[in-house]
Amino acid sequence: MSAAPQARKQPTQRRAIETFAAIVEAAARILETGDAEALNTNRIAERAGVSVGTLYQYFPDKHAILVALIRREREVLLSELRAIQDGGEEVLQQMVDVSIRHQFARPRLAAALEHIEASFPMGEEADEMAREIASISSGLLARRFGPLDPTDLLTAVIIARSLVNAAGEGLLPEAGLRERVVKALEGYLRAVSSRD
Amino acid sequence: MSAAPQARKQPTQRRAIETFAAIVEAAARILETGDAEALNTNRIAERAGVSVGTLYQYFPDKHAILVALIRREREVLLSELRAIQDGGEEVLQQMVDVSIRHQFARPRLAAALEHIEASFPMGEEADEMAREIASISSGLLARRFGPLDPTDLLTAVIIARSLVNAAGEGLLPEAGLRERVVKALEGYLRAVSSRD
DNA sequence: ACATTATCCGAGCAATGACTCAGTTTTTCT
DNA sequence: AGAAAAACTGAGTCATTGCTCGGATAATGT
Repeated sequence: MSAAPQARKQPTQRRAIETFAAIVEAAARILETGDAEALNTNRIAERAGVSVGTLYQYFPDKHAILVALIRREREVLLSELRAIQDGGEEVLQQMVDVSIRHQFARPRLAAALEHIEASFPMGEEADEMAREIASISSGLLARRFGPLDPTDLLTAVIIARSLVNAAGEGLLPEAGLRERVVKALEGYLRAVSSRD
Repeated sequence: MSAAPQARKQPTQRRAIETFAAIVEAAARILETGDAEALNTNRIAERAGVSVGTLYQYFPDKHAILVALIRREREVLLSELRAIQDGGEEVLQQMVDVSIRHQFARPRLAAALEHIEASFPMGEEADEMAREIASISSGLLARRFGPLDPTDLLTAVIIARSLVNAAGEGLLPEAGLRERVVKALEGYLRAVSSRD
């Protein structure tokens, strides 16, 4: 029955808001190093240009910093996905484009967060965002391929993610990635859907 | 120019060989716990029923234990894949079956190693095994779908792995997994290959 | 100007964990 | 049996790291 780690102070003055953001960004920068071992609170504070004490004024523990970072990233992705929700024809390609752009904006960071997300519980709010991302993605796919079994939808999302991630980590070439993802999705979903 | 961590003593007596194996298996058991933080050398030694000193007689450092564990797992997968290389008709299904069986033999362990592999360099020998696994898989796919672009082959392998892993982590139901993977691979590879 | 609140500092504590070493026990060899 | 080699022990060392706390500095309100 350990209590969920309480948020600390929320920053009100401009200076404090910048400090908060600097800490989160410092964590991101360290993760981009690739050396996950180097992610400790002392180093985060140093890279953020603040002291450890300050850090702990806004984050109850180390974990909370990661949660904030993941929230920050998911918010970007979510708003981009929402934007194409009421888009026009080629929803599938647009959706793939958004994922690719998101992944390649900061590929090393995206890859690092991928692993972190898998190994920690991220808290109710972040989970809710993940659910919404999955739900929007599924909705877009359904619009293109008609009503589908939820498991098939999920399968498609997993395929898309794995390919984009692999490319982000350098395993697959970025060139032609979009076409490849679209082909894979169409191949699977056509085999599974009734219409078209 | 840090030297690669040297292997220490290789066990020659029966007792020592069992000790070595017990240490590797202890690491595996701890990883299956899901609590990656709990993987420390003191705990590994304790679970293996030996002292820390003994542990360090066979492994130069903690990292080496994980390398040994990953080698152990890859060896199993490799020999199973090699076995079907000269198999009969349904090579694709056989290959998918092997992957699925491997993943579901110890799903939590497989998932944990997945993340570890991604975040550490695993050394020349283990890398070689990974390359061979990929190469055999590609060969099997090529036999079924004809000569293909290497990137397309790799794409197919990634798709298969991601689906099997997702199921291993409980995201996707195990029921019907094989059919799903086969469908995804066929969908993509048919779209990409010329024949059939 | 003065008080009050917000923000920040950073030495240092307590816990943890990777790894060593001096000595003991077990096995092997002759 | 006796000696040498191999295997094992576990308390202890040293470095790292998450986090606290007492006090300093800056912003805000009157």
